[in-house]
Amino acid sequence: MAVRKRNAEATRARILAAAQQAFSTRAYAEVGVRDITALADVNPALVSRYFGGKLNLFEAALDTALDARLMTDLPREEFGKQIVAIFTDEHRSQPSPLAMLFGASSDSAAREVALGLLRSHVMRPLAVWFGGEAAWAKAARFMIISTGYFTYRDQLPLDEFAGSVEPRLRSWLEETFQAIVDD
Amino acid sequence: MAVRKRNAEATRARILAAAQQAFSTRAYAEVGVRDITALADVNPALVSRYFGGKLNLFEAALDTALDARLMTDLPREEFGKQIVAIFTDEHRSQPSPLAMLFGASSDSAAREVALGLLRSHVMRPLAVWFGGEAAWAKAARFMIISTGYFTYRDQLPLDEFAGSVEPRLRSWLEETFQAIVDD
DNA sequence: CCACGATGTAAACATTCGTTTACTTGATTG
DNA sequence: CAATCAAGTAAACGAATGTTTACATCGTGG
Repeated sequence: MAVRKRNAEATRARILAAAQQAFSTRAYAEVGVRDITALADVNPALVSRYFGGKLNLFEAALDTALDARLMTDLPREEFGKQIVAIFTDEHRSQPSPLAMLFGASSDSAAREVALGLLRSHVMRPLAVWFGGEAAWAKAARFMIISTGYFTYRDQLPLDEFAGSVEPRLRSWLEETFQAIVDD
Repeated sequence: MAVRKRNAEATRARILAAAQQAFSTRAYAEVGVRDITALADVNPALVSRYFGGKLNLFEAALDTALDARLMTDLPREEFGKQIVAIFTDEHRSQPSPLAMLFGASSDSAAREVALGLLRSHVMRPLAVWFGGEAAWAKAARFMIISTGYFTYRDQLPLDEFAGSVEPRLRSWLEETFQAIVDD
């Protein structure tokens, strides 16, 4: 590790950022503590010291990254177009929170953490924003499509989902997302 | 283990059946060889002997279970209704092949296996059956919705997906699946 | 400037995993 | 009935995991 000025807060932040990057690229179970700390250029023991363990680090990383305003701040009349633009943005710099979420499904402890944050940070705000008596069903529709899309983009990467999205598929995604708002 | 007549073929079949059940309930990485063999009431060493290891067992289990005819044998005019009936069948006895598929996403080796079988056993037959120039985009639409649905039924189980499906969500699923055929 | 606490490190620990090895048991065949 | 080889078992192995421990070192306040 390169010499660096000692700074607990900065080191904690380095670990958190590395965790977000790692967990959004690979599944929770597939990312080792040593992978994260190597990425952060930091000693593995510091994960336990600063976060109390891998699971708590995952929760902190997911909690920090999840923000439903990314979706509920969009104009309703262009919801479909813009959400697809966000999801398919090839130049996105920040890690994908949803990918972190779905990558947690293979570990029972991480799954519990992820489910809690999924409800409180995504589905509830979305349902409120959609409104009406079908609010929850609409939130479920959103989650189903998003999850399916991210699965084949990040978790089970099919070649066809890499790079730019096929036009017909893109149109369908836009229409199907927009229909959630319009229905 | 209970005394049982020695029979290599039967033992192999027991292991395969146990693997299908286990892998369709929990993710690949979460299922241990010892879990499977305990379920099959068989010695752990036999997995390596009969299948050459956990990964090959997974491939055999998935390969045996995946059969696109489950979908392509349905009447086109009722595709949506019937596919949803199959997916939401609470009394289903046999393990869900698609759940096995998605559970593989957290292990890089299993992911490669699953991707290969997904293409050859599901997407290609589906695309052929859908036909037309949008065949692949249609197959992708099918996979996105299916995957999203199964994720919240099996992998990240949301309470709302347990038991019977909420009527509005069910209608949407039926219509969205049917639209793939009709478009 | 020196001591002390915060920060970082290296190593080992306990556990779990898939797999292999050496061995025992049992069914079949001549 | 006995011999032989397939079938099954128990135990241990080596690697990888998250975490803890004991120690080193840096920065700072008195």
